[in-house]
Amino acid sequence: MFLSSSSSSSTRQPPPIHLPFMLPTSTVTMSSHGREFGNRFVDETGFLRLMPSVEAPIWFPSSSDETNNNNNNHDDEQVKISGKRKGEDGRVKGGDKPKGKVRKPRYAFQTRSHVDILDDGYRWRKYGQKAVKNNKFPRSYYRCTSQGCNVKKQVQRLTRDEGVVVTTYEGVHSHPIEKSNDNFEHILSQFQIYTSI
DNA sequence: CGACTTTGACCCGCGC
DNA sequence: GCGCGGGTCAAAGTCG
Repeated sequence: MFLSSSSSSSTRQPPPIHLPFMLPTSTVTMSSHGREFGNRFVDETGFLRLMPSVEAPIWFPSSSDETNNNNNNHDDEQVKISGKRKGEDGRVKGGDKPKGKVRKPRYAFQTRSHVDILDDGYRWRKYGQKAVKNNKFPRSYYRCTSQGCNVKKQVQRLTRDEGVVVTTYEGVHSHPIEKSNDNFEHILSQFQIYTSI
């Protein structure tokens, strides 16, 4: 395994990047829904920008998905349970593609960094890692450890540019940030203004 | 001992 | 219908 793969923001392994401090020296790009947001780019000076598309294969809800979402609450617990298969002992396992196509929007951050994990102030637990086609680096899957919070994120390094890490967030935290690092939350909250959820 | 990571198995959706 | 790729589960292992 090439990546001594990543970590949650809490323990072990190489120290995570504290995003606000990383920004000045790193190029961070954000995207959502593949839309443009006017001149909301804060780029050339090296900080943050929203971008109309992403380099990594990232899923965003289609317009039809969004339509479907209108009649559903976004508590996907129920969605996950239904349509779930069970193993021999009755345990639920594997996969998480609800039949109703109810999915949360994702927000992708592209970061130039040697470290995979951006410390956004929340605590994450890794629940999976997969090899990705056409990418020599695996993709890691994380879930927010806060009770009742279903936010997930994926972290993947690009093959084409090993210095670039793509972090994809799915969902919105239902709790306050857990570390004294509110810059990133501020960024996110601003970001939501420009995206439909 | 609790929190977390690793990893193979499993399932689903989709394209062919 | 089949195979592939993506996403998740959970047992086992690791660490502080």
